[in-house]
Amino acid sequence: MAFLNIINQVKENTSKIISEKGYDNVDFVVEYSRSGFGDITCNIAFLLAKNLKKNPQEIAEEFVGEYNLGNDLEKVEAHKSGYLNFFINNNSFTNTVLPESLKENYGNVDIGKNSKLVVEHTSVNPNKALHIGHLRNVAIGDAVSRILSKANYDVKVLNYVDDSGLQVADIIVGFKYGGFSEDPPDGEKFANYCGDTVYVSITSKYESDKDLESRRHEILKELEDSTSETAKFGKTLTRKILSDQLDTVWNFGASYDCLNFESEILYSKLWEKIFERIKSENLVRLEDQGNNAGCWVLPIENEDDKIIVRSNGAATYVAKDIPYAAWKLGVVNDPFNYAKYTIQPNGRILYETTLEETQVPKQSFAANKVITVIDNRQTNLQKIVTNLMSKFNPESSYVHLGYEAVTLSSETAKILGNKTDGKDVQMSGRKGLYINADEIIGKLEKHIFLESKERNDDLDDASLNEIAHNVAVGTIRYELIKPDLGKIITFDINTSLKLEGDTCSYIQYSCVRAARILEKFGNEPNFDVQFDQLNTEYETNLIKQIGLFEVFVNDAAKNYSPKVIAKYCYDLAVAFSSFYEHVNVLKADTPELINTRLCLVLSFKLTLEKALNLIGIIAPQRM
RNA sequence: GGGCUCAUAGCUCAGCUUGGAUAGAGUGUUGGACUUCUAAUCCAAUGGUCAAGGGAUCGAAGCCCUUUGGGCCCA
Repeated sequence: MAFLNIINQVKENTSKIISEKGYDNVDFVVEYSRSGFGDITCNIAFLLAKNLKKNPQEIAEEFVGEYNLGNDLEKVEAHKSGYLNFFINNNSFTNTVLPESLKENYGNVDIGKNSKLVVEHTSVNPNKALHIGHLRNVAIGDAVSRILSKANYDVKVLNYVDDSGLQVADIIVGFKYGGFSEDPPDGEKFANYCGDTVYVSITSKYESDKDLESRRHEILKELEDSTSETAKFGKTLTRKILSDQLDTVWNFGASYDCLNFESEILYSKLWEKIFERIKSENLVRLEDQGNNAGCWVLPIENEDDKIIVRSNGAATYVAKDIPYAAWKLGVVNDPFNYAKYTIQPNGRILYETTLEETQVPKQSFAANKVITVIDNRQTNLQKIVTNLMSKFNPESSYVHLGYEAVTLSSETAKILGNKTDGKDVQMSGRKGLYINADEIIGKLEKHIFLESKERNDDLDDASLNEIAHNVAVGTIRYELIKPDLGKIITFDINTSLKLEGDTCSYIQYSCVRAARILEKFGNEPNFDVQFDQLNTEYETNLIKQIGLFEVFVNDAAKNYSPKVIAKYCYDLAVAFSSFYEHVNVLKADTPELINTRLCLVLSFKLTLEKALNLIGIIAPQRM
């Protein structure tokens, strides 16, 4: 802890001055400054100005007079604008930060106090392969779970598999009545075949073939009975597709703790139990008149009642989400046993829920803090679920982390064979209009492989493949995480191949440069020295960026905002690139200076690697 | 029709949660830097009615209201 400590110290000292002076207790902010205004800034003078009837600068001057700097700060000044600006003591900061940054836990903050937290992400219908839009979900969910772990939450990651919904029914219809072979053409993944061929084809036939449409609803009904042939067939299909989807996700560097199957939630009768409870706690009302007569409705403040169960006894679409939400929050008895699905490529065990007896001890994947990553089209439904969960357990926090869609640029749609009149277009599984996840990763890998080969003719193909993979996955992750969650991402196949400017490869490249300096030197730098010699502006800027890591981890964790880390990685890389161009490390004037600069290079590299890791990106040692 | 959401440089976006300083990046365009620790780089110039209008405030890109345009959800 370095920067946050100093910020907190400034907060305390400022509060102390406020109470000593007998001023009003106001909610002032102390934060790091934008460049050119010291290192830490405080807005206290503005807030007191009105009541004290003085201008802010005068008040700031007063605080300057009273403030006791201590060891960490060099000076404090009252800016003419009214801000109170603090300047860090560079030497003491450097001598603290550089050794700290070597530690494995550098950048850790303790927000979670080791409490349990559940993140659900991915949750793609098991009837198709993943596309670029699904990857946005994975990238966000995976990054958020990594960030919250770093903020000392005990994070469990779930992936919900809706294996008994309409989309699964569709491919069953395709296989049973559409005449499709159960084997994909040679070389095609089963998930791709089901999504691209079976699903697209069958959904286009419903309009003209009403008989087929009624089969679809029969099959949906049959899926609810675990003993039916349809359910067994469905299970075989969805397991195969899920396996393909997981390959894609693992290749993308994400992993989970547990898979939850919708079918098992159905078979477990969890909904019936929850519904009884909802009724007994008077959270729903049986409507006896009006349009909703005979329906069970959930009243929501300032909004229309939401129908939960129709007059014919059928649960609505929203209702399907309720038992799972309640299970995640741990407000119902867990009806499940657990089995090991597999050990994932990164060594993490993946469990699955089951209703059968198993040898695996009972697991717990519930927490009273739950984050569900689902796109914004589901916002209204999620509001209902959230509302109900807050009534079940007012102490809990059930958060829908929503994000906007990934659309395709008109150029890209054109490449895929769709004319759009120059407009961006929503991807559509049913029309087969989307960018397949494996394909875009592969395309980038090929491109990067060649770029890297050109620059490193001594590397073998295996090394180049590894570089290409890490840069390709990083590039996609970075582009999906960098924009605000509320912004639509327009995916363009040509611009996605760009590797210059504010891109992942720029950041990774800075790491490679650092790695190569260290490699050329050959020995570990000695940290048991004073770092006072690191005093060019390039060095102090870089050290400050390294020291800010925990500030941004804190920010990202509190706001569930992975883009904060993406921005930090970029800013850190910029500080290093500038240092690299202007300050020579291996040819510095004295061996002592070479050593201290090497320490800085290593400190940078380790910090950037940790930061990148929070958004699931690996920096290669060469590229 | 109801609800949600987005609009900042030619283009793509930060900044808005918590109002305050000189509105920042990338890209594009123009110019400069490789006998060098990898130029996937760096340095500089260029580029802004912060969608429009109004309101509260000493002070608004940010807060409130209205309008326009795009997107999503519901009907």
